[in-house]
Amino acid sequence: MANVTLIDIAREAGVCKATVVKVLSGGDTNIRVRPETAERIRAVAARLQYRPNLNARALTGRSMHLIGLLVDSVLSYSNIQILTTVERLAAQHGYRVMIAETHNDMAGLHESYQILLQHGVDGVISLAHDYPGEEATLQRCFANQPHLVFAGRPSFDECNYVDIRYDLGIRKAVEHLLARGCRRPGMLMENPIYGPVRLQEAGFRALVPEADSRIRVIDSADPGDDERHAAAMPAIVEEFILGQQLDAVVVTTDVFAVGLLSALAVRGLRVPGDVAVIGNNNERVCNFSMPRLTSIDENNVAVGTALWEMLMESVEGTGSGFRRREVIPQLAIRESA
Amino acid sequence: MANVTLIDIAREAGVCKATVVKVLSGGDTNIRVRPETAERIRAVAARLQYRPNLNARALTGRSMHLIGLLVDSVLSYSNIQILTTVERLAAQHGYRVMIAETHNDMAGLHESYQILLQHGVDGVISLAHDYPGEEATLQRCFANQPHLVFAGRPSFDECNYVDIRYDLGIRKAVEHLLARGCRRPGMLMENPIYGPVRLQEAGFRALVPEADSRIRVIDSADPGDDERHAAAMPAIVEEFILGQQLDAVVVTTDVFAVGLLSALAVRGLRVPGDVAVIGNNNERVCNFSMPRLTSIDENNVAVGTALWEMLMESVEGTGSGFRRREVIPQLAIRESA
DNA sequence: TTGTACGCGTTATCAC
DNA sequence: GTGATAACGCGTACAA
Repeated sequence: MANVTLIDIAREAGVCKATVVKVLSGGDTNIRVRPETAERIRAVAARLQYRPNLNARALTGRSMHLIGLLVDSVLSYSNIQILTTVERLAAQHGYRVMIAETHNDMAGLHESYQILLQHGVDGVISLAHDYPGEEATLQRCFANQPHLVFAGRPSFDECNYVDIRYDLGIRKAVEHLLARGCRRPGMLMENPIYGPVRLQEAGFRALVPEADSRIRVIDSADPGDDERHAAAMPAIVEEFILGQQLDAVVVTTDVFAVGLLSALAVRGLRVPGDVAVIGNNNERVCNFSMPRLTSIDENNVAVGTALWEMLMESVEGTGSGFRRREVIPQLAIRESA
Repeated sequence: MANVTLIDIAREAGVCKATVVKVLSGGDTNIRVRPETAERIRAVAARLQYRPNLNARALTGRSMHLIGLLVDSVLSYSNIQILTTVERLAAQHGYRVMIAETHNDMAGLHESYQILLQHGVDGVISLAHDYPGEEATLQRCFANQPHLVFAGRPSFDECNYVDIRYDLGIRKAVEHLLARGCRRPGMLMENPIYGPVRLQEAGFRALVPEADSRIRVIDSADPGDDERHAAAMPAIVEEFILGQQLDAVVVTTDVFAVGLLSALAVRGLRVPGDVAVIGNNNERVCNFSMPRLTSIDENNVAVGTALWEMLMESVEGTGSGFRRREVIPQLAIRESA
């Protein structure tokens, strides 16, 4: 059961290592091996189920065909979609993905990044660099890393990143509401300590001048708070929607939007007749709510694809300088708005 | 930018490699290095930001602190929860996770497994071995692998696995319905080509003798079919629920259950008064539907934990023989049943 | 055409 | 206490 090595093959086939290499993995140097010898070597390799040791191979400077992925310990719905997209593309190109989870702080993130490098990854994608108040540390640790790509714009420019325009997603939603004749749209959003939420808020404020009274925050620090949030929906309908006389709401999480639909129905308000509702993420449930939920699709497949492509470009080293791309969310229009 | 190696440290500190190793990574051999020398070496290492090359380290037989995870190209909700749980535990124990996606066939799965081994992983967890009709191949490729753990019972015994009792999950749901006085429970389930669904079906049939007329299959081969499935819900209410005079339904996917709730409301049927509904997966949306959805919680955190612990046991080689554990789903009781 | 020798970075075993 | 030296498995010049 001990791993069969190059030498085992060579001994078994009665040749030396170099010949085996030429037949099995070489390729680049002119392959001048007698066909019958080559065939014999291949037969032995197959019989012994030879598998080259990738760590030894990496030691000689060859690519591991491996990329690293920095993720936060709590994977959001969006990040899961990005992760699966990147993983799929990597697999299609013969790459593996090594995940490094980080523990909610900058130090842990940098440590994880370093460990990925120690493993000899070809490049790294970061989905977990949004640590409010640590922008300076982030820049010090991660600026000028050629084989690193960020999902979401970080606070500095010397890097590769995919700019996810959360602000434009909200803008599209609000514009859609206004075009449908809504006069007083509001927004129900999560705690704006994180970059994406702040961008969403900015997108809303850009179109709604009197935004202060039109925004309500659902503080969902703990992911297990859903029960409490669901219980709070009737109060949100009374105080926020009826209180502010809103005729439309953009909700930054689909499940909250579904909860809002339920509370509106209980209160006897019609959607979209009395109040239009737009969710965010375009999760599966949007098709099954009543009415079916219009939702912002953050286009995470496009994000994942852009991340992968940028990483490959930087790994293959075509051209220099840092790269950036932009992904703009789309509106998946259904019945609720 | 070329990686700084052990030799660089040794040269800079004016000692030889062995001394550096004893100070920086050794630990096991009695540390007989003069304190001032040790301090000097540590200082140089810190200044040069030395990071040992893990591939070279692996070559000498030491653990990579790395585990492999075999996943299917389409990650189910359950598998995502298992993945994140395993990843979290691994990170807590200083391990990394390498993901290998497989392309829906046995050959690809085995190839992915082999590549993980080539990378020198300490062990492998498989979430993707459910290929109907390929049981013999599965056994041939994966039986008697000491450092491999399956999530879900495979078709043979010479392996480590966590037995996820999908059947008992359904049983608990049906028992709950019967205890509440339901007389004619039905089941809305996905295509029973996969093991988990077949187990669910078995669990249902064990309690419901006349199951044939009480089961309806939603064929969700394509994940993008939700729109069609949502549109079919009214017909399911008419033909299946009213047609079979059911007073309760267990639905094997929460989003379908939410769609059913919507269709029942449109038809003027009360939940749980006229028809009780139980979903499956205990997704976030269960808290936000109306009524809030009772759902089977497959206890994926327990599954992930069991997988991790079994893998660590087999890696650390305590005792011999194959291990198995059982995880039983729980019922998360809310309003709909 | 095939074989030899060396380097990759680390660890372990001996001498000193 | 410290310094040579030999593995580990593979790739690659270069020599035969």
